[in-house]
Amino acid sequence: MGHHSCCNKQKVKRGLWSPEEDEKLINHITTYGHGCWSSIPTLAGLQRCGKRCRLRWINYLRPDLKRGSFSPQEAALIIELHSILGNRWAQIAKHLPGRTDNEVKNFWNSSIKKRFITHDVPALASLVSVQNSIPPEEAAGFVSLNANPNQLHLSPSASVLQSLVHDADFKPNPMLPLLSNAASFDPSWPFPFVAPQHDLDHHQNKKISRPKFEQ
DNA sequence: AAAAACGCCAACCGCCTGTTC
DNA sequence: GGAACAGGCGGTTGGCGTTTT
Repeated sequence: MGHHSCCNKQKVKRGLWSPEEDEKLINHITTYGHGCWSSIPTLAGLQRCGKRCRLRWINYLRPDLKRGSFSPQEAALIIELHSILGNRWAQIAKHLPGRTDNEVKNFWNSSIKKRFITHDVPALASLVSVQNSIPPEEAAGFVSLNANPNQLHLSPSASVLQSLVHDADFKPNPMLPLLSNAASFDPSWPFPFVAPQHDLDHHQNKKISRPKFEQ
């Protein structure tokens, strides 16, 4: 489908938002709510497409955003959730009040991913120990190389698994073989962890945005 | 001091899903 | 049923500040 119609109609401004544009958007949404995003540019007097207005509000202007750097607890939670959910940033962000999917994604790509790539077990174990109030040496047991020597994985803790069980939208990521480790971590874990082969094959061909699961 | 390399993060792109007609 | 549209999401890019050489 490509570009949205709203992005093509009138000439839309691109690039960084000016303080004046931010003010217009904040004033409009705090007064009237966002309603239909595609109508916001006209109503608020902005030369941006509705989609960009939505993104600007969600990622930057929303009053409940936390901002600032991630705490060790938040970092550990992100690592654990990522071990279960994979790159589902919006799902991960739901468990981090005041954080956006974009923030979580940027944090992962800039700070955490390289620790996995360099197999920095001590740094990762330290985050896990903070999150779960367990000694670092115990936490190190949950950070391990799996069958693929090029990948470092983290077994999710029971507390994180429990919180996901109660999340109505939760679907385990079938692309992550480490989920099989979760069964030994938490024997009560109810979901199947091994993905059907056709899902894995499909994933290797190219990206699939939201894999479908059966429970 | 200047240039190059690096890192962060806001913003954009393109695809998917859900809804409406 | 299917076309058109809007919202939502993940991957990627580019600008800019910081650090290193």
